[in-house]
Amino acid sequence: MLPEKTIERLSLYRRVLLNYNDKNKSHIFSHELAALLHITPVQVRRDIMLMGYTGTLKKGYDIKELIEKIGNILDADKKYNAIVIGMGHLGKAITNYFNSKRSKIDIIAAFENDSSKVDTMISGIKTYHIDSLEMILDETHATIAILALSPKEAQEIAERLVNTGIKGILNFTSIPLNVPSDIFLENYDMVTSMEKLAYFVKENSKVQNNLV
Amino acid sequence: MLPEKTIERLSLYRRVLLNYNDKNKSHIFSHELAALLHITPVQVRRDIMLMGYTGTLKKGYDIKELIEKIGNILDADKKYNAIVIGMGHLGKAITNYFNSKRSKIDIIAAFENDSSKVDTMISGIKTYHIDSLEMILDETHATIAILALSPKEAQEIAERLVNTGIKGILNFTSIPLNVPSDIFLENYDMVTSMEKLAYFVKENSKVQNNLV
DNA sequence: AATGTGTTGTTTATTTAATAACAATTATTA
DNA sequence: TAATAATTGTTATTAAATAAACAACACATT
Repeated sequence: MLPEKTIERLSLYRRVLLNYNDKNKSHIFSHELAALLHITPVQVRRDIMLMGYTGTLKKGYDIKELIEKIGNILDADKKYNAIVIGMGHLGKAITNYFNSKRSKIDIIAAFENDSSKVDTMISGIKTYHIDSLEMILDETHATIAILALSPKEAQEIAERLVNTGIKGILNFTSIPLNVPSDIFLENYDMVTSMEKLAYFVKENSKVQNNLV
Repeated sequence: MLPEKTIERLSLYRRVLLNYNDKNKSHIFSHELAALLHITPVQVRRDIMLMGYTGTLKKGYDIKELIEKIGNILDADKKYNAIVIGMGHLGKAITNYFNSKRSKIDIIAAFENDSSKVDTMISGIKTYHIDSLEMILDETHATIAILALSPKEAQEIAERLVNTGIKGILNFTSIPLNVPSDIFLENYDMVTSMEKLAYFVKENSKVQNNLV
């Protein structure tokens, strides 16, 4: 099992390499890839070493092979089915985003409280009433849930998801969730990001004005 | 300047405390606050120590004082003006989200490429054409920009923002941005979060099936 | 009054992540 | 051929974050 930070960077390496449209180049050096991500070449080499791939001294890393190797690490053998709970703007953004690109993760259903949104379609995904959650999960064997609903309901829904066999939760609500330790929980908290940003902008400007 | 991870948790402590509706309790113990966030009491005490606040042995921490103290650390004296670039579902979600709650960070304008969206209003925020970016920034002195547009345009817009004096960027696009080191950049990458989640779900299930 | 319980604040240790250092290798040039 | 330059892979070091350990204290109970 690779370190969490390395996994994050592998995801980025692959994305950047897929967008790397210099058709003349079949290979890339660690310092070139590093420059694209604004990190150090050493970190690139170390990550690549950790995943067991190796480049050549004069040409660097074979881009196609590297992408494939990252896929071997990150991707599951079969596709993962994911669901989205909450079809406000955020839920819609997420659904559009993921289903617009081929990926090993498919969003296969969305859920809503608000009856007026039930049975609408977004990017080919149908929205069901939240009451049907357990039924649809039984049918579809989804393993990942994305929470984009109001914080008030989040904990209750999280418990229902766990009871129905969800293995990972991507939590977009701004409150901490209580789930068993074998469920992988990734928090994605806009408010914290924003407050952190504001803090460091503030501190940074203090430093520049010699106030500290 | 406090550690980044501590700042993130301070933001969470405050949010959780503001939602802590047990009116009978004016104080909270480190283990209680820790339980709400699913972290260790030591970490709570250490964070609180780092910000220079101190509780009492028998009652723990005064909730009101603690919230206020966190505010002293995190919040700026004056409000920060923020702008959103890109008014797709994601931009709308962000705008709604932040302007629905009182906060020290106000979103004051939104920008779009798509002329059909220009001059529409969301949560009291007007959408301008991206061509007016520099003009509006000059008028409003915004310090924070939130990028919720397509990756293709992100780098170019980032450079324009930096040239016009933006101090912090919250980047929701899934590509790395190139900005000077005195600009605080916070990346908020859904794709990485999702791929990381999928990876650990996969690895976790291997462990549970004794495949590793 | 002595003992026990539960808490804080702080120091120390451990773990994780990032950075630096450098030998080994390949091609190029003098 | 010998020296130079550029790169990888890996080990060693430093830094950051988390967790553990524990003295000091306040109150309750015996």
